[in-house]
Amino acid sequence: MPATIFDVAKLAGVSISTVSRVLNGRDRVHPQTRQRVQDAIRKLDYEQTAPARTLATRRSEMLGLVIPQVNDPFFYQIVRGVEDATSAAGYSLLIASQPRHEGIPRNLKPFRRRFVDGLVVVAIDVAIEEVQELLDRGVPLVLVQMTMGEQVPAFTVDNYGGARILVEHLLSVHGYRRFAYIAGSNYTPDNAERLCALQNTLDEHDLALPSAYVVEGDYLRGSGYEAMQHLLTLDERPDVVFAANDQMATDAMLALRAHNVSVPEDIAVVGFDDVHFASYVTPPLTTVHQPSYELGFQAAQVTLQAAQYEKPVEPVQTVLPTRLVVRQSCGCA
Amino acid sequence: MPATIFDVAKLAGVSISTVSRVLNGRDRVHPQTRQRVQDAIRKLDYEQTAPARTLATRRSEMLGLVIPQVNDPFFYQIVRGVEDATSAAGYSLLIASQPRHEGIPRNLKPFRRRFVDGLVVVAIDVAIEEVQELLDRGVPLVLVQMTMGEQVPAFTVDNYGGARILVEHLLSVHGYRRFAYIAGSNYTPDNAERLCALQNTLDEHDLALPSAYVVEGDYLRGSGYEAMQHLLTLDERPDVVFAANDQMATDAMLALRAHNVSVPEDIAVVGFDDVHFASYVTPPLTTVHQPSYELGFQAAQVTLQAAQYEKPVEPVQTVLPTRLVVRQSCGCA
DNA sequence: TGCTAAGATAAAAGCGCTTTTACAAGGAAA
DNA sequence: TTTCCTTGTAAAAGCGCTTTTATCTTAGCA
Repeated sequence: MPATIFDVAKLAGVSISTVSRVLNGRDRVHPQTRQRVQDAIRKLDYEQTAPARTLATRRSEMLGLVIPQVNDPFFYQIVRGVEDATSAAGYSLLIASQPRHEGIPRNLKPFRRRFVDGLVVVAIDVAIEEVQELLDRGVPLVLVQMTMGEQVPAFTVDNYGGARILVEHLLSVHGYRRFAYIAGSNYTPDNAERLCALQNTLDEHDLALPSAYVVEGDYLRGSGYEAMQHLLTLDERPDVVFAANDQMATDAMLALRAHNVSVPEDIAVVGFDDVHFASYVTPPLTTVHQPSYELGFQAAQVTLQAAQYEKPVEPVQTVLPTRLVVRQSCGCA
Repeated sequence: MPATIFDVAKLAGVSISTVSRVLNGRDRVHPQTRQRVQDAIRKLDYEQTAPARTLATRRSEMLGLVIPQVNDPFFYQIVRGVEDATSAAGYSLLIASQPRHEGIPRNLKPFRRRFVDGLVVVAIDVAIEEVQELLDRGVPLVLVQMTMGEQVPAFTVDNYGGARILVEHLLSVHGYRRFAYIAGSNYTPDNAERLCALQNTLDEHDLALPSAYVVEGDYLRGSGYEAMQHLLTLDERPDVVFAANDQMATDAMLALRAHNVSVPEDIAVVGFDDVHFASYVTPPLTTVHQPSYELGFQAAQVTLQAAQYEKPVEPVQTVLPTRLVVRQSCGCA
């Protein structure tokens, strides 16, 4: 049986409220009394019971994290960032993902029931009403890799700008004219922004993006291969293939090798994300770096800061910069 | 203000103990009474407050996870497995990693204070006394990727067998004679087992493993490159390099390419882990597959089952099989 | 010497739930 | 009709803590 605050109080010869005051440093306690209490705590190896404390204070020292159960190194980096910020602040991280039901938004009740002090919501389908309710109740909440209007604080990445610089590079340095795009899942805004950047940039250069050159993928392993195979059946092959993420780009490269098409000589390939293995494939993949770790780290940090000062999070829309990473799959030496 | 059990009781015209009985389904309740209570619950959108329940029952419906804060795809797979098993069981996952201090074992107090119903400890430095104390207290606890004697349940992977089959393949199919080994961190048993398998198998074939051919690495990005560079300075170059994990193996391949040494013609390279990108490098990496997702999934499942039936975990040492994955970096077509 | 204010601590209420104990009502057996 | 179970429900204690309110000292001052 672990010691309780009563045991400490008895051993120190004080009341439990004094022990509590010593523990929380809220009120003044006579130095000698404080010492006696601290000795007793040490002697009994006493530790506060978290749920009792939470029940009384409504604070749990836990940060909630909602994240899709996707096998994606990108998400893993976000989780790492969140985790590092959380443990640095002395908080614990709570992940309560319910199994996903098609079309039904996830609910955040498990987090409310547990009184998380803040919540980081990553790229996931949640009801805006519920998010709003939490914010109204003063629970710090930050979105990552998604937005819900100006009122909800969000951290995203400059997909548009990154894709644009990438395409500009392909146009101005390499002079490619026939672009193909392997799309990610349709439902994500990231994909839409990247595609939009591609289209606008081509427009500005009076180049078209025929719809036959936009092939559907799903971001996951395998879909890039199929998409590439489809592109190879077209009468006129593209000069360059822009895949919405690195996974699909590398799968596309696999498909090209299988068909003895060389990269980048015959067809160049570029991706997006700059995942860990992008520099290990042959040729090394030209891509756009997303600061995924920082995304998680900063989002968690902001949330925790708000939690610690007991204020709501400022509804700021933060867009982290992306960065072009030129390797060789685009045609550069 | 969310509704409490009192509000429900008042609305249904019963006492709170009846509401509790309906909620927990423990005792018999008259069907009509039950219905009234359930209606009230629905009408008030009532939900139990987790810490109050935990305080009264000593159960939190949370599974604790201790895992090194390392950027390693292998650990990511374990986390995924743990997460899937946890959410499938309706539990939440709690990660409470204190910042690591050199040489000081992590303590598990944050998990105890929060009354986690079970604990999965992955490849990390914890004090055996603390583990033992939790087990004695009846908290289900399972080790992953580490062991602490027969009394502590553990899930590991057959490092020895996997490495052995790999080496046998290199000997019998390819006839390599000069083996080099790029070691992982010295402190991990995985590394020791893999090295041991290499040595024993070579012994059996009357081949030596000169200590100059065993180079120190640290499992992480970069160290394989340096190790390989060092091996290339030796008078007699090895036929084949066995790296203790895929990360170092692929880095070694990078080093070889930088020195215009071709893989596998001049020097073959093999790894261990079968991480996601092993099949994407050129040539695709021959390696040993570790069931890392299953490792996490099964460990969590066993822990949660014990938690749900309120029994301690059987102290079983489970060794999951590894599997040779032959690709082309070993010299196979 | 008596009064007041400040400082230190104790007492008690409350956080929301579970669970044991007690009790009332109704039906079956004697 | 009385007695004894059974069934269903209420009352109350307890889980371990925080925090408000009350109380008691003691020092400072007139």
